[in-house]
Amino acid sequence: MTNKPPLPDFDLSHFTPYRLAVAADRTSEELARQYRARFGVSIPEWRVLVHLAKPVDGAQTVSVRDIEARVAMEKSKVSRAASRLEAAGLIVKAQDAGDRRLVRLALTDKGRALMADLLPLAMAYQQEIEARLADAFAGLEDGLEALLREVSAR
Amino acid sequence: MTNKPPLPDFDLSHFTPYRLAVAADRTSEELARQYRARFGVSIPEWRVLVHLAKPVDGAQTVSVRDIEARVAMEKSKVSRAASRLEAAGLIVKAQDAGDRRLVRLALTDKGRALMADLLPLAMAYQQEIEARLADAFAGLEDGLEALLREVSAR
DNA sequence: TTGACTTCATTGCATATGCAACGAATATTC
DNA sequence: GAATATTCGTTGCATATGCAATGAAGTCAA
Repeated sequence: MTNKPPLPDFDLSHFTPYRLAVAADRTSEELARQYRARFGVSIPEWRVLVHLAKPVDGAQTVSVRDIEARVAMEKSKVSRAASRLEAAGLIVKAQDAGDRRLVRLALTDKGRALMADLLPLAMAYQQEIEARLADAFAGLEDGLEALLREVSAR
Repeated sequence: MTNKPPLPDFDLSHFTPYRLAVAADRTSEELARQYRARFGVSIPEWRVLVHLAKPVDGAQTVSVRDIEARVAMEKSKVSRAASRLEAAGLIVKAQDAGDRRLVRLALTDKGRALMADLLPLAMAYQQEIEARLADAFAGLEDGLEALLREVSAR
């Protein structure tokens, strides 16, 4: 048996991008389990809804472009999520009066009602994470803060 | 204009599952840019390769099942990644002699050569992250450690 | 104003994905 | 040891995704 030259000793389980991916998957999944069955909302849809529930400044509505930028999703993903949400009667799309290229998205009453149920659920999950991590949470926050600042810079 | 009851004030940008997802996306992407074009390897394929490059214990080969468990990917994803890698001549699949349901995966010489290039690249990226985060890195590690322990428990 | 660029959102297309179903092999139970 | 249940890996299928191309609208410069 030929003895191959050894490969560098690399430990995937301590590789930061990998750990982040697993942590993200597991937490998103843990939360999604709570609302998917009950409300029939996917993760991309949830992100759009959350963004609409919290208009920045005084803005009543938001464009696809805004969401793409702030929510870290491709615009086609946003567009499709928005279409599904519209079909479900949770949001409405309207042409912006000033710039007719823009599509302004806004929650319907039904959408608002849904979010009134959904948001507390998410907030409770956040509390749960903080409680479960205890002291380690602050460090995680700082680390994520620094990392996000770094990788979004370019 | 009717004044709707206000929704809870929820800040997506400080929601841990969301931050983790963004951080994971960005870092994976930043790294993938370095090897995808050069080596034609996707992220699922890369994960399988890494796992094969580091046999646990003395094991020379690994089954799809092993990878599914340790690498946090669906078995169909692993299976398909493995098929592509086999087609590319980077790994070989063989029936396990003892339990003929198992498929043992192993790097070919070509696969080993690829990993000899790829692993240093990943290790350098890890160094880079640690350097860029400086003091915040330790906290991130502790936080991820605690979080992964928590969410994989059940 | 006209014509060249840019921006916005959607869509076509090829590929990737998750899930359930399947066939083959093994384990378990009686 | 026969029947049943479970495990392993692959695949069919419906859906989701990324990317490029498109069309519509707006901007800019001369």
